[in-house]
Amino acid sequence: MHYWLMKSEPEEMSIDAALAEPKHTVPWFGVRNYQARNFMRDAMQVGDGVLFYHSSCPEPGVAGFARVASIAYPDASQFDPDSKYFDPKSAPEQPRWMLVDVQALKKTRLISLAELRAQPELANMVILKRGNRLSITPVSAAEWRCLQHMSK
DNA sequence: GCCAACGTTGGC
DNA sequence: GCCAACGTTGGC
Repeated sequence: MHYWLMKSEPEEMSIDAALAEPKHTVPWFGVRNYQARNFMRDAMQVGDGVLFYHSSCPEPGVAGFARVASIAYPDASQFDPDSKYFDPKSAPEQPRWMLVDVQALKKTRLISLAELRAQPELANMVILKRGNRLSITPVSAAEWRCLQHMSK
């Protein structure tokens, strides 16, 4: 059992939009960074906890809780020429980009970046590290518990 | 729109 | 394999 923080631009996929989907589940398409892909492909397991993070928006921060709902499988958007995530260098017989399904569980109050930074227990959170841009980052069990408390 | 930080590309 | 140039991310 692992925990993760996954960034999404709410204009593209918000916690509300995910909760509106059948089974509250969405394929986490569009990841085009090898490190983030490797987390999904190699480390994620069904049932892992996910902090649903809204980025590149007026109020960046943790917006809800979710869980990993599938093992990794090929991201279809890499083969779609009309998608902005199209990757002409990826071959169907050897897909370069993988994704997992994410099931939204609960919308929380918005826990802002500033609030995260103000928590001493979260000082080592990967997302708060200087210059971090990874869209998927591991979260420790202690950090996860801290967020659970903060969400109330 | 700015800019720091980091990833990727491609010539050599 | 090096590394400069370029592109992207994402908070502000």
